[in-house]
Amino acid sequence: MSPNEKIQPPFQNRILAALPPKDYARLAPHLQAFTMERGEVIYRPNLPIEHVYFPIASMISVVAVTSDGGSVEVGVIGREGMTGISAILGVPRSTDDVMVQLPDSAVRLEVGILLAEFQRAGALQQILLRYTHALMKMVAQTAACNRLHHAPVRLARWLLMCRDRVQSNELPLTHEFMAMMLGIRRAGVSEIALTLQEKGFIRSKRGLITIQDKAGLEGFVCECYAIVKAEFNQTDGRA
Amino acid sequence: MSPNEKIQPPFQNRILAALPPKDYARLAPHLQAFTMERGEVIYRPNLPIEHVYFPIASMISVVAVTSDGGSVEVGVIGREGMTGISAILGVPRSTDDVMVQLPDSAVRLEVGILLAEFQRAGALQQILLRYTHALMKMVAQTAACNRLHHAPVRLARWLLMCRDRVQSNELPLTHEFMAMMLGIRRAGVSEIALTLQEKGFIRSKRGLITIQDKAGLEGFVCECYAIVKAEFNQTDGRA
DNA sequence: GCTTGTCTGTCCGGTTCCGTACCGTAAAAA
DNA sequence: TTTTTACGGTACGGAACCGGACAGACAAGC
Repeated sequence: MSPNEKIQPPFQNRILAALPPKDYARLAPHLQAFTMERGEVIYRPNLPIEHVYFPIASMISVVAVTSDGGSVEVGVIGREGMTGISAILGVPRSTDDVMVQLPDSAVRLEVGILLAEFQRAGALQQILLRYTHALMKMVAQTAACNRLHHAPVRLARWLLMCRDRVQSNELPLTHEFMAMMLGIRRAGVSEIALTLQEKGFIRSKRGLITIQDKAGLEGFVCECYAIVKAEFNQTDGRA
Repeated sequence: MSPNEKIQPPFQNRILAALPPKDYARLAPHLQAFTMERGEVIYRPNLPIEHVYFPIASMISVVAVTSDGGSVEVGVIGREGMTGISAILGVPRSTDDVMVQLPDSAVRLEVGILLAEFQRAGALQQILLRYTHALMKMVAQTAACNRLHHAPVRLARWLLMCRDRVQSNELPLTHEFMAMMLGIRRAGVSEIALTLQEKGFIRSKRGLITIQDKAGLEGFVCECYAIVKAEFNQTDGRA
């Protein structure tokens, strides 16, 4: 990860884009553009959060890891959100592993600056609290989906969520990585990917999933996809 | 549900108990004691939240229901917390079903009063934001647990969480209800309950689970139990 | 008492998914 | 180029859990 030059608005990150000009102006001098690398670890459990990240065309995963080696993704952060939300909740440390899933650009900000602006009780506070609500709903829906819905449907949903965040049909992902996110076997992902390919929804190459029929996938996934998406759109003021 | 006389501090609800006297004094005139009934519905999805509830010795479940009839609990609220947290996040409507699981006393408060106090940016704000963080961690851990851990362990964890909240070893619960919370079959709960009984951890009567060996259960459950409990204790300032 | 409804124990075939392993191939490194 | 590594397809026995059903046991109401 390396800092680049300053980035200019309009940001493609929705939280930053939703800020009124004056509020944005206070943050602007402190925003740093970053290019993230695939698999890069943003936070680790119990370690302090020093910066928050506003993804632009990247996707970041919050992953729960168990002591026996299991892992599942419990939340996703893309251009609609911000990492490290617990900082504004008064807990400047991460509770989970947070890592870059699909690399691309992001903007980062020191926690102290964020908190100062948050405590002005202005637009940023309102936006971040609403975002917290949507994130909570996403995690809750994931909890339900993990229990009630089968793996093929969950994989399809996950691919659509990736697509929404990086705004591309080309997703550089290995089966191994998807297996970790969904909490299933690598071999399971391979089998499911084939069936989705037979339906014409995706193409699966080595290290690259290409979405070929978004509408087909949308018809295949469970309700969880639309529920979470609607919640984020409302948070966004785009309901 | 029927309003009772006013309740006097010290409250056994930890959020109310943590308030400084002056902050509490502003809320006190508006607090109403309630006795809740088993199975009573507190909120429904998309309906406005008019009151928030501070359980005292009751336990309230946040339940996700799918269109095909499935259901799972995604969060639990007891004396450590408050229902309707989304109100302070700027969304005064529920996203899920919220219902009384183990009945007993609680205190309720109109949302408007809560919000006014929250926006003073004093102790209540800080306490509720930290509580939000712990709740988020609980939901996230549930998402992981639902995917990675087997039913017997999850049931054991759930019983311990009940115990912590109502502070009693006697839990008036039917297998049917537990099945809904865990997202498994009723028959599955019956089978698991028997094995836990054979181990001497619990006794299962008709509509009543009695915890007989708390330590045994604690040794049986997955790490998720301790992780979530630790997070709430820290929120509580009891770390 | 008897009846009725609720709750629990038990069973069975079937499905999903796991754990593990092996091999071929594509990509990267030497 | 050759070698090495990473990735993906495939297979197989087994475990966990489901859907559905049935009957016995208990509790409440008549």
